[in-house]
Amino acid sequence: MNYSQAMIRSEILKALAHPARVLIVHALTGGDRCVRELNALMNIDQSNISRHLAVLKRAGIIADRRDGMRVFYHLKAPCILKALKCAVEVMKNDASSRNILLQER
Amino acid sequence: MNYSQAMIRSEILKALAHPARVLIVHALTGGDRCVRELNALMNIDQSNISRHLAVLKRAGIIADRRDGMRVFYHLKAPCILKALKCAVEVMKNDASSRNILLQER
DNA sequence: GCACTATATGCGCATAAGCACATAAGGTCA
DNA sequence: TGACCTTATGTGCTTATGCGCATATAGTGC
Repeated sequence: MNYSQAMIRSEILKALAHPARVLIVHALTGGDRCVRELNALMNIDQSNISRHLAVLKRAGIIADRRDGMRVFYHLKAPCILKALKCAVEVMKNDASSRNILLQER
Repeated sequence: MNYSQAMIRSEILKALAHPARVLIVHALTGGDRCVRELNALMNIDQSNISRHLAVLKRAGIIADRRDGMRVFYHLKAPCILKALKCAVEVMKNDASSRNILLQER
């Protein structure tokens, strides 16, 4: 694998690497959601939700569809769930160092 | 899922979200490697390799083992490969927007 | 047109991440 | 011990991210 391939992969991972975006992706596994619904679901400023959605869209992870005033978002790449599950596995396999990590921030 | 769970997951994803670290993980799928070998493999300053390794170790993705002067690193969580494969799938499913992404930087 | 709802974006600021360079720390072997 | 090899870390700097706030853009319906 060369560096530019690695760059593309890291772009996608980077798009997922934010707690709010993890929450958004998780919420979208339950079906399409519009910005307002996501906003109600988590305690984050609407403008930031929009920005996080833009990041995920830009990475090709989600897509949008307008319906009247609202814009609904849905997952484009179901494999994303595997990536998130992987994170959970790492967490389980490594409870001790994880605690350290949590302590330090 | 709550915010702190999402934070833990995002920490792990963040650890993977850098081209150099993607390359490192990829290299480690071929077996243990010491810092010098990784350094020879990719064209990155040794001090940065060490730092990237520290990030991955801190996230519980890799572990190290000293052998004489050298420190060998190995993958701790094989599921990481699924996360990387996912990135590839997104890339394939979304070649067009990916091109845009590449153009813009 | 106007008022209203929903979503996106511009801007300034604070903080985090990444880098290159120098150097410290840990280990080997003559 | 001293010369050497390998890996980690301190420092200063630049750039990227994320945030809140205000405001723009888009659509609906009176």
